Amino acid sequence: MSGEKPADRFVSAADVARRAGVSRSAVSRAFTPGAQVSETARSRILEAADELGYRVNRLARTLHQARSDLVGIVGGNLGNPYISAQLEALSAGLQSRGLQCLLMNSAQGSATDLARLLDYRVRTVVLLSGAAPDELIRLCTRNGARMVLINRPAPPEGSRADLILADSAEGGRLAARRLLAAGCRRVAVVISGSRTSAKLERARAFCAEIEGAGLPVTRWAEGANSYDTGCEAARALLAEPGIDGIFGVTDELALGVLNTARFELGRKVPGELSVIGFDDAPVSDWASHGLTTIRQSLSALTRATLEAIERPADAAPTRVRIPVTLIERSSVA
Amino acid sequence: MSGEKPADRFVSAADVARRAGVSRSAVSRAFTPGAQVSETARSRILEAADELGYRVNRLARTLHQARSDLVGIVGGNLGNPYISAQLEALSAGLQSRGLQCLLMNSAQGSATDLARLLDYRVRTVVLLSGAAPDELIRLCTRNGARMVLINRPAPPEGSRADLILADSAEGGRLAARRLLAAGCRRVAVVISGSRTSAKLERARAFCAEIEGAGLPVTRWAEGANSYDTGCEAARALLAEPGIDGIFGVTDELALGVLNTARFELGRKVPGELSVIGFDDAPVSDWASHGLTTIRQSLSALTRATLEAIERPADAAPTRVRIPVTLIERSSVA
DNA sequence: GGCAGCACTGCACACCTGTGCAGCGCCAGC
DNA sequence: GCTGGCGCTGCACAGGTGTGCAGTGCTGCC
Repeated sequence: MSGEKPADRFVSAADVARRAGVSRSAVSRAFTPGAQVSETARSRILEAADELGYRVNRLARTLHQARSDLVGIVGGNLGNPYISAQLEALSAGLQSRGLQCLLMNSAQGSATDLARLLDYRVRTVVLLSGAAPDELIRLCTRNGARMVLINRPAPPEGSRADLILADSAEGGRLAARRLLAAGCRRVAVVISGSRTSAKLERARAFCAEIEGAGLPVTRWAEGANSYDTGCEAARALLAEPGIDGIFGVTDELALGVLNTARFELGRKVPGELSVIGFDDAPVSDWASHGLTTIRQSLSALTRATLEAIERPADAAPTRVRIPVTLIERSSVA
Repeated sequence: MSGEKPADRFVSAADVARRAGVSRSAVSRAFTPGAQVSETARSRILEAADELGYRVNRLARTLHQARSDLVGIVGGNLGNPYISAQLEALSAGLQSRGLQCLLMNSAQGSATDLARLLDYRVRTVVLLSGAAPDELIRLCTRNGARMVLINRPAPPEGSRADLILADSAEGGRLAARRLLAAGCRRVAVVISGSRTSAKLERARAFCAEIEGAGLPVTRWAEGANSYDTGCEAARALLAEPGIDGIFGVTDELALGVLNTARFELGRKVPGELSVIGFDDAPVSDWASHGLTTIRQSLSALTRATLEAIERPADAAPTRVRIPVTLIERSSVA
């Protein structure tokens, strides 16, 4: 025993069958719940399997089955505090349902890069962020894979994509009203150059509400969707005095603004400047930030995503709205 | 054209062959670089494949090949700012090398849960955090899968595990010397209840250095490895005056300590209290924190991990040491 | 024209698993 | 003792791909 030389290939059911003195079918049945095997055979097989370190080959099993256990997850910047919290919750949920999570970083990924997920016969593609290229949607439809689109625009008719949408417009309005209530008169919105539809919608509703009150809005729409972009935006927007309220369409952007204003430019927040974000990432609640923000409930969003993933392959596409709420902290007067 | 009804199964090479009027082998060859197909056949096949939305089934291909394209990544708490930065860098690197990333959340995962990675014939298992159960090591060895262990203890002899180790002991010493240099006399270390070997090593070296200088050290070793645990530790340790220096073995812990001390308990940091961390997560450099910390270079660590993954299946295991450096910011006097 | 050589093609098998179906032995009942 | 039934087993095929090998047709050269 324990002549544990590293093997050069995976143990297969045939190896186990040889050792247990049964046919390969018997091994397969021993690992299939509800299949017909005698108790003596089963226990002998399980023992042999354990000794050899055998594990059923899910790839081969998938060949034979209608649907795989793999779920493709596409995320733009996994370093973003909200995205990483989402990924943490989602991966844990998938796992407890016996599903496995195939991760794709779409940061530098082209459309053809994303399509590689289909090479692994994922049952569902979940888009956490980044664009949803038409080509990917077409491929999924052609191959019978479902999609779950989080905070993205509706795909063309006829594709099996479940939509999960936080109420971006309402969030933008809530942010605007809060800044107005704080007495802000010169207001800006920081969008970044990565113009996802959800972010544009937040900004659009925000601007409409502010302009409806007869006030102007300055737009800042350059750079990646990152903390550093928030810092740059703050430097540019606050270069000359005037701006007294800033809405970051993402907590990450808003935190960059907040910190740069407070520590680099010496502005009193919320005394001289009010800052509000969108997401409610865990880090926004840290005492060092106290960022007032629009929450899109992570648990509601995760629950809706998991429900969509569990839906039957041919179920009609659904659309779930996640409500948003204003979370008061200490970055707005 | 565009009768884009959702399919109920994936397109296979046989479908493409039928449409292009060739044998299935020809389709396979058209997608295999260096295989022998006439130019006319190849272009006809590629056209048919494009129309149908065909993608090579990597699962079936893997059946036939010695090694798969899948790399299993095990992460404890993906919400941790350093871990998520690691995952971001690692997934991008894997992707650009044509490898795919199978994610496993080990938060609530038992050993048997982790073993499920092997069901997908991963070529390598990477442990970012969390324990490396003996059972998992044995299974990998038995099945010829390599492992990459980051900041974990050496596995038993005879397994193909590459080790990547930041210099924990040196880091602990650097932290201790820095606190001594700041004039701290009553010092504590916050470890959390999740006692990974690397964290213990950091704490051990820290304590040895402090005690070597003739000073006592208070240890706090409860709770999960999280921001909240850092907060709790600060409340407990600073309940009565005295402690003037705290080492968090993780930036996440140290940030919890730092924020609670500053904002909840009203201590001046670094005036009355010095705080130092370990990792150098991006968030530690934010102006809101300015956490002095021990850096384990993320890029060096990622590079070493990717090199280990690219190694041939039967290469001898290696051991890489990542140097650590003290990063001065503004949380230590 | 005949033959060698070459580029290409398809057959058949391998990879590993799940499962319908037929066959085997055994037991109970008449 | 014979037969029907039952529980178990193994065979053989399917699922989708890569590839060795033999066979095809064509070209070039004598």
